[in-house]
Amino acid sequence: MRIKIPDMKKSMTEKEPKSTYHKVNLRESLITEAARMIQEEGVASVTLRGLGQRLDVSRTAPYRHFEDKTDLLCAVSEYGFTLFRQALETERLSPGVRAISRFQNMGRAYIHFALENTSYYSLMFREPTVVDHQTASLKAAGDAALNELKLILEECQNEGLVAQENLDLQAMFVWSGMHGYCSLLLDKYQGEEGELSRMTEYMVSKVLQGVSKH
Amino acid sequence: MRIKIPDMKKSMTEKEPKSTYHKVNLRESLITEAARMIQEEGVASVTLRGLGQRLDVSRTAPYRHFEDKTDLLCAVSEYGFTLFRQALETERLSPGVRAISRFQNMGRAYIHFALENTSYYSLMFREPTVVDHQTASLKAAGDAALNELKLILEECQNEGLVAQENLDLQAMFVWSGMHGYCSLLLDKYQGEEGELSRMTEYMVSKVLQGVSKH
DNA sequence: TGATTTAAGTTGACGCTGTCTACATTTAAA
DNA sequence: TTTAAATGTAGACAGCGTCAACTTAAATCA
Repeated sequence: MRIKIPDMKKSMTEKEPKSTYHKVNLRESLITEAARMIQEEGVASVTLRGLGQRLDVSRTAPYRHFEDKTDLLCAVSEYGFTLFRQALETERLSPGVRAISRFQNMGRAYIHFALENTSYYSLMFREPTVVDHQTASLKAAGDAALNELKLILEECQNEGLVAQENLDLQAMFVWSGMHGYCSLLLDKYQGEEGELSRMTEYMVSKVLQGVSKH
Repeated sequence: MRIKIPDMKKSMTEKEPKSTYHKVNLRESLITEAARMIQEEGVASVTLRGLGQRLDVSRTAPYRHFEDKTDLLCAVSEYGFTLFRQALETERLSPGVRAISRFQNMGRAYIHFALENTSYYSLMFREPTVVDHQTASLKAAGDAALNELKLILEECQNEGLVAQENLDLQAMFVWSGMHGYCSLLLDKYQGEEGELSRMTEYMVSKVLQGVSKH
């Protein structure tokens, strides 16, 4: 019988805690792993049991970090909103471009994000439990994203190409158009690449026409 | 002990079948009762067990009329779409009104329907299982509603107030704006009546501006 | 009509789910 | 070093959708 030297190889190669009972930063791992599951198989595929298995943790472990499953999904949604906001901000801050063009690029970025992160987007804007549970910090993350739109609209107003009216109303109109379009795409659309970009350009131009001076 | 005359009173007052084993038109009852539950407590509150109880029927009875729960919910959604289409059609056919005004009234009717039938609307446009299962007849009901919009847009084009362009693209833009706005309202809005109608009028006018000749 | 097939409703069971409670282990504080 | 707090685990429970097997009523056909 071979002599068993306990855990030697492991403890040599990886530096690891003496015990694996307490995971490091499980809260963060839960969020990112849940996000991964959502991207892979949709939000309905996320179960606490499955999530626990993937992280080598029991099914009730999440309850030490989140009130319940909805609370966890809200955290994932919140993370999605920060990614979303960053994508919009990148366009808003792109140097050497006139505000009106950056505005249009932001519209394209909005649509691009929705199509490239369909499961995130659905979770953020359409998952009933998440949408109407709404943590305070989740609300804040959503507002921060919306604020990117208001900032660029303000710049456009100052450049004189967009009507000088109530920013909130204007932002609501633009946001509605973008969100409605993405929702329709996610639900129904099954077409070719070329038609998609034609539709997208049409949407961007018409939304712009809606807020333009006339 | 009183002599029990079985079911006499009942069978005198109501004309009823000899047995209640087979319900009359259970399929229809399932749809309308499920719709009622959705309006009362939201789609998540609909369970086959609860539905069965309310109709004095076992929990598996629906399986004789629908493939599964999703299939039942699709039928409810389909019914919602026919109500929705009717509401739009009413505006489109209202006599003695110019096309452009009927178009705007249709926009208002769209929003009104969404706000007065929040649970229906969510089921029709936002419930993941329903939206991406999509029976053939459900698709047809949805297309019929969308077609109302195309018909009025065509009239508006002929009246010369709306740009003569691809009807499908134009309808998509209008639909997107309306749907996005309603989604945002259902998710977030908690305001007073006056502000709501101001927002709604703004939306309707801006969407119109988007499709107008310029 | 009577016999038989088909449609419609029922009960029992199964596996899966989220979550509560009580317990175990590790880390931090006193 | 003792104690308290944080974190992870296992068992149990009720509710869910759904499958299979059975029962009853209605429809069809001889």
